[in-house]
Amino acid sequence: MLEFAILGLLHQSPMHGYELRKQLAQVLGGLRSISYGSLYPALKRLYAAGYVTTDEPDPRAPLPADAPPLTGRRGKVVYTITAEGKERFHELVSQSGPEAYDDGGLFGVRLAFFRHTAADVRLRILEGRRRTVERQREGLRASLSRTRERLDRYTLELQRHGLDSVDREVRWLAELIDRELTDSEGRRDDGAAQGDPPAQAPPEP
Amino acid sequence: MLEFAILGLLHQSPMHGYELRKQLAQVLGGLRSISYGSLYPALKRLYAAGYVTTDEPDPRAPLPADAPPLTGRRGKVVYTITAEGKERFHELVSQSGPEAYDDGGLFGVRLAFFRHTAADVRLRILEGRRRTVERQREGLRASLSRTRERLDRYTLELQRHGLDSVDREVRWLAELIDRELTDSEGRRDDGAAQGDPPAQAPPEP
DNA sequence: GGATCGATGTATCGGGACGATACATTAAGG
DNA sequence: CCTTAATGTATCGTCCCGATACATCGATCC
Repeated sequence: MLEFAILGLLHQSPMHGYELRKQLAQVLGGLRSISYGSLYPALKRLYAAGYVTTDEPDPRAPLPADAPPLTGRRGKVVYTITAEGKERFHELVSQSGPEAYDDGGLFGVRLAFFRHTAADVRLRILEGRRRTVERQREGLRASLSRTRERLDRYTLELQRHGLDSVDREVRWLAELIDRELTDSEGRRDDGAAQGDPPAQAPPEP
Repeated sequence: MLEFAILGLLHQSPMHGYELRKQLAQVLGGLRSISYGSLYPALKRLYAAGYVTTDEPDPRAPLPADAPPLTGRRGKVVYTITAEGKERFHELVSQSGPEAYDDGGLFGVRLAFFRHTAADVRLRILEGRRRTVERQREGLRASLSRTRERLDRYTLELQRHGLDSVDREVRWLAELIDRELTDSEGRRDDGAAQGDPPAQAPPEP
């Protein structure tokens, strides 16, 4: 999940880890931030996979005998996406299966990078997410009406608020889907509609 | 976090792991369930800490030489809370600091066990949670008005939905707090109000 | 009668994410 | 000048999750 987000950001411009974290927090919706304990290992994985490169020669060499607790000078490291990384990102961005929307966190990241996503993929993801959340809602409704009597008021309140949230998400998704459909109709009728720059990522050769 | 929830459930009656998981899913609000990969290690930790006991003599013995992949017959294991476990639960249930409300997940669990929580602790937790979420809301509002122009519509939509959710949570919490205050007034006016069984856990000796 | 399917039930493994922590450099401001 | 805040890199232990394996039991189907 981080993999996708990092590649997406580096796709726009090279960055430090620190800057990456800030952008990430913004793009993820402002509330949920990412910790360094996730970020740096993720970058290491991406480096190992060949998807990103660094300025610094290579921090592989583990400095053999350095008894004092590793007080080696730490320079800034700029991460840059490689050609393989871009390829990987386009591969990920074109996926529209359940893995794209079953997990809410990943769905959020996908949404944040929708401007790099083809229109048909966007629609499939939004509709998949809606189905998923609708199923959750039905399950919740059933459970609530089944156990309404036996729960104390706090648990009940928790369930009601949860159901309300899920319900709101469904409506929100329906709105987004509507807008997608309206836009694509407009584009079909009009040749090129206003205010919607076409997506990158052509339909995969 | 699981520690609290498990102790809370076992406080009511002994249970199998399987049953525990089902009850947990119900109590946690219906959406978020707990996986066995969390549950059994958690039970193991609680066992090691002396907070729960099992029927089965002791699954410690690691069966020395048994080349076939561990096909030992697996019996049901009933977990029972110990005296130390009950003590630990009451200790946890009386905490009202930031750790009780800063994390939404833990707050949910705390709320689910509010019927075991003293009235003053309930109020402190609810108000703490409200402050936390209000701060989140303000941060989100600021970030949104700061970056409104530069964000694409999808990221914008994500932020708006997030802000809306947070806003709803604040209102929900305000309602819960109101109800707490009303009830305690009623109880003060009336001696013993209806429909609100008094909390266990006296104010910590 | 037997096959099979879904619920019940226990348990591990690898990996991902987090919070806490340590350490270093530069900017700002009192 | 000194101290605070922001910038910046990185690891550690811990928790939790999804996937997976194994096992038993009742019901339903053919």
